[in-house]
Amino acid sequence: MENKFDYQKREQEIYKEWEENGYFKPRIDKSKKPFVISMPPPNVTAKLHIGHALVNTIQDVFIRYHRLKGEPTLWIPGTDHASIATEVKVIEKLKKEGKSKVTLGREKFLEEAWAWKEKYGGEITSQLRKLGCSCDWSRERFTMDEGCSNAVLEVFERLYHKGLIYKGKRIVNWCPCCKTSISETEVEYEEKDSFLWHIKYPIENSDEYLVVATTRPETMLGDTAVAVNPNDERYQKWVGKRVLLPIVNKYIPIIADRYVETSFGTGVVKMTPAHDPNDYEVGKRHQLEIINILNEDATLNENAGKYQGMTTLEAREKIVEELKENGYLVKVEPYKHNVGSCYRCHTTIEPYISTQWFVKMKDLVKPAIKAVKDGETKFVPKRFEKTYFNWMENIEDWCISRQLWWGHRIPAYTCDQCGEIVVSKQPVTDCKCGGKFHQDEDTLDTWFSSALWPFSILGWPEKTEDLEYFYPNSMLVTGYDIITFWVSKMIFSGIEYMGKTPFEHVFINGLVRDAKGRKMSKSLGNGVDPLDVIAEYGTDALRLSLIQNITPGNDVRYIPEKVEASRNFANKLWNAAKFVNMYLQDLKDEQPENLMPEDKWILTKLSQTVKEVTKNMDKFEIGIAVQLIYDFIWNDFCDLYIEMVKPRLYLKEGVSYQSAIWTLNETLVSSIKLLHPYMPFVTEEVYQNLKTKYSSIMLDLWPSASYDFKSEEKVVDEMVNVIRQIRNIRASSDIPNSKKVNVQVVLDEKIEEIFKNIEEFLKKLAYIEKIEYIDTIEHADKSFTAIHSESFSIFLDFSSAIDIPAEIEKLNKEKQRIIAELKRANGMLSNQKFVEKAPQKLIEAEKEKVVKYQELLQKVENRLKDLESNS
RNA sequence: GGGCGCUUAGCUCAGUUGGGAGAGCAUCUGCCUUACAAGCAGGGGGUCACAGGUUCGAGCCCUGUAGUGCCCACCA
Repeated sequence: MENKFDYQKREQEIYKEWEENGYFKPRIDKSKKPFVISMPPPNVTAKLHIGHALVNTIQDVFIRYHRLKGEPTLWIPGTDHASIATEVKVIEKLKKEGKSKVTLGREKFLEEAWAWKEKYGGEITSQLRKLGCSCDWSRERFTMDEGCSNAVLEVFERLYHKGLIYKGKRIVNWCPCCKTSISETEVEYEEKDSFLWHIKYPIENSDEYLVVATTRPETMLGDTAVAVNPNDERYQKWVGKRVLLPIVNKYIPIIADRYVETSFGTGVVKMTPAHDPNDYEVGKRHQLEIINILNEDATLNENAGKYQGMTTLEAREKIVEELKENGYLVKVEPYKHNVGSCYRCHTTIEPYISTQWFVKMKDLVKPAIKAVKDGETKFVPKRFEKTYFNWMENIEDWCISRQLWWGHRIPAYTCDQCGEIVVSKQPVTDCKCGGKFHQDEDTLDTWFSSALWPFSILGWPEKTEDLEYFYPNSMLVTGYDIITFWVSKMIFSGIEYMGKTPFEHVFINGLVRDAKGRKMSKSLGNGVDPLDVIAEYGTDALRLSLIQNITPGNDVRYIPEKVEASRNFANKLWNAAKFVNMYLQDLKDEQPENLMPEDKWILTKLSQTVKEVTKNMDKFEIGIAVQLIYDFIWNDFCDLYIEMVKPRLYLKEGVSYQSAIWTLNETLVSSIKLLHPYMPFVTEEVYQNLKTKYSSIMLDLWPSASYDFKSEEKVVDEMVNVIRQIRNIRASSDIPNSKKVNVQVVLDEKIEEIFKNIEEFLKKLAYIEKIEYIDTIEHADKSFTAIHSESFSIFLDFSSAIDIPAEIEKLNKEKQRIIAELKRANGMLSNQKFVEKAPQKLIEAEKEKVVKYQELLQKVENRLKDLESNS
């Protein structure tokens, strides 16, 4: 057997085996509650990045854990069409080929987009397989497949007929590059250096003028008023009069509105209802004219007169120049302000008035807020509920139409003669009036379909068996960055259409950052391809490194050394298994009757680990859970237990030998089952190489925690501690392990049997030649080095090798430590308030410590006396 | 402007109802001991950001300060 797990070869073979045997499909049992996760569908825009590796590893860990616990477990995979993101990518690709969206036409463009989806969707599913994700591929879905599309149309129709979808004119965030409106959540704000231009607006029939300050002077072409605060004494007299709009040379009214802040700028604001959301609202209140000055690509339109055709920036320059020449420019001051840009293409967004479709949110959101308040859906960690409430309680209507082709086309049809609008799942063509219906050109926001994901992928609106059994989902795993985008929408949708919130728990994971803590991004070039990591270290190593020591909701840093350490752990396990395997041909089916103390010790530790891991998994503390397993396997099992039983294994026969290999097998099998959710491949390979009843670890069950041998556990723990002290003395006194020593032992009769049964490993691990039992410590050889433990004392014959002055120094240190401990404990006990208020258990513990340390102090002092008299 | 985090060993991070500070990596020392040098044994290294407070007792709870990160809002 090799010294290393051949992950490059075996991981993919094992995965194939699992998939072909149908192990990822739920074993449906109507009497049991299923465990269900709907995978957040990755966008088909590109390959998966390391963040996807984290999210999907976490899901797979929970899925495998619950599957091992015998629950019917389902994880449904899928991908998202990601309308705007994909459309942008396809346009880029076409551009490289010298083609364009417009010349291609809608139909041909969609063919290109579907081809893109096939390519990247396929890459993504292949990557998920490489990550070891045990999702049910027979149920794989896509947000634009037939079923999901049907669900989308159904929802649109229902909401429309309920009066919750309406068409309206609104200022929307317009991306001139993608040529579509984008929702508020898709705008990224960034502080940029700019200027505040102060411009004179002369008052009609007067020599006076008002000064307005603006960051976008070009929008003055669309000004239809200037506004002041009604309480602003400086300007009250002018309200109702008109000012001359420079350049445009027309008169516009001076109005009063509360929106204007007296203290900012000059207290006078130009009103551009077509290009500023606030101005639009003011405009509605005062019935102002709305003049749109922009084309879809953010160049100026015919309303801009001589500036027509320029970009906003070009026009800005020219207009400022013209204002200056004509004496309208009062001053220009540098100014920092936030500029919104499209989160996909980072083009500066322009507020733009247009007709869009909206969903009324207020009523939909109410029960969704309640569901989280009532704990029907719980966020892990809880603090993210605040993000959710904050968003939901201040919700605005949702702009759902996008001027894109890639997506679900809005099922609304308008008659070209009478203008009647019909919303219908089924296409309509002929109007009663004799006219023809035309379908709305727009598609729906990509989140409109993903909002339905937890139930549309189970077959909704059909009443399928899957929907009946697997809804609601048990949990959702996702990043905190899309709580508002997505999680909130799924919750209100689930309640609206299914009558139940879609998941019991929302597990929020952090983002994966680079080693310096920066977000991974294309522009920084610090992204990590999970496939590269897998090729170098293996999937198991990547998975473990991503979740070891993480805590829900906190960011993770990707550090290559961590992956290396994880790979080393996989190797450690592999070699431990290899070692155990050398003896398993002699393993008998029945549990041997006589287990040795160290066997009982490791089995007890194992059971404690099982309990703790289970507890933490159920609390979603996967970082702690996996750390417990890691420590148990490496420290308790490999470094201690295996070393303890080696002498028995070398016997090759007998009761002691049998119980050793039985315990080794039992512990190893349980360990790999515990570890399997985190490192599925190496554990499966190890499992299949053992003498086990089943063909795959995936058909096995989570270990029970039935061992509890308290006495043995305590004595062996003490022994481990003493061995450590002996090794320490050897190391610091330069006594090689090859120089074996004789020892004398004094022990409580209560533990005599246990102690005598662990002689062998004590001898091996502490390099002891001969053990002599004596009755009291007074009879121990005075020249021997003493080590005292709670239930026994050991005296080692280092006489010829030990450096007596050094030994004295050390003992003095030890004495000081004990005195300090006694002082601390006595201090606590003499504190009356402590004795009154502290828990009884703690007080008893402190009292016991005092007794114990007094005994130890006695022993150390005696030893010091002996040494001093000898030197 | 509003909200939410974070600050613990040289580095990356754990620390679960408040009860003697932990891991991995790095570092130092000694080991090719027949599972594993991707390893074994041992060591060093921390005023738990700072200042107050509550408590018998605070890394943990409260208040404030500083640094740092994110989210929301956007006053032209």
